[in-house]
Amino acid sequence: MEDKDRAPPDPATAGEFVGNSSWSLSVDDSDGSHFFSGDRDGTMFGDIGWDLVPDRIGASEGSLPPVQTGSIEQAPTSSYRSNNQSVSSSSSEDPPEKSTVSEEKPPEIPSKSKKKGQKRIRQPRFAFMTKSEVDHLEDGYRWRKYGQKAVKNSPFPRSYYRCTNSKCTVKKRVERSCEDPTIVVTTYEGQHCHHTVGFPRGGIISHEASFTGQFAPTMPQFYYPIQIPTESNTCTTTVSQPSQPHNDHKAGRLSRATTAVSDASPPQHPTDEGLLGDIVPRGMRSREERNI
DNA sequence: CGTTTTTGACCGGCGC
DNA sequence: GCGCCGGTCAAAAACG
Repeated sequence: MEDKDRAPPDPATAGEFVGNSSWSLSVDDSDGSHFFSGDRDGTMFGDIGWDLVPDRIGASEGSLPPVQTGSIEQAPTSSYRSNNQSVSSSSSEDPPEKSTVSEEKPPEIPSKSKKKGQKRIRQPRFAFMTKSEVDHLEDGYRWRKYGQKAVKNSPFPRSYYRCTNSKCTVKKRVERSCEDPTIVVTTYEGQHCHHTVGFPRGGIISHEASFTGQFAPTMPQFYYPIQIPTESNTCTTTVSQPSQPHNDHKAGRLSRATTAVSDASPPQHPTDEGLLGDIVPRGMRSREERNI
């Protein structure tokens, strides 16, 4: 089953990033995720939902800024406030056998009751806004849907997916913007501890695949400035309609645009790192690379 | 037949 | 304390 995660991405479902210059800040407190933007070509702007992950990924490397720059608020998800909870930061270095949720639950716990007393540690999250007709964008990994809930203030349900790799705890939420139904908001949580398959389009695979594949369904080719909707909070999506032809979603990814809201501190200087540099926090990247 | 999706129920956190 | 809500579980159904 492990290898199923390597199923080739389906071009038909992969979306395109939406990126561009001049982004405005948008905060989504509805779930602790934060979207923020950068300000330059291809710069990633992103969301960050470092919901109190104590020893956040890459913390050791000291490159993962706690996103609390400027007006960007820190994830308020108090529910996961784990004071000193030693979280084996689900980094890919120590494949977290469900580490995040530290399943070392008391034996008496039947089924539905998750380990009581143990607070869940949420992992860093990255959100992407994708202009797509399909909800579930292909990103190179295989996901299993484990739930769907109606979202308050939104006519569209939110779907919950989990990486099918048994050792991978990455999850993702997919929902449509209530403002613009054509926009799909995908939020990734955690990091894959395995690789994904490369993209035929060429590019992004290699040592950084696991990361890019995780946060970038498909590398952007077209960027569109948009503001992240805050769903239950503000739902104020503003999409600069791309001048791209809206092709059949089955036919090509070009019909989709994705706005990546990645985590990491405010975009520094993408420079030579290209898109990846925009999306992937330096710290995480180095980690990934080292890890591979 | 194995895997994925669907869906109602359950659980825990938060606000009032 | 209670109700709301987001997130997850798990049995059953659907699918390939």
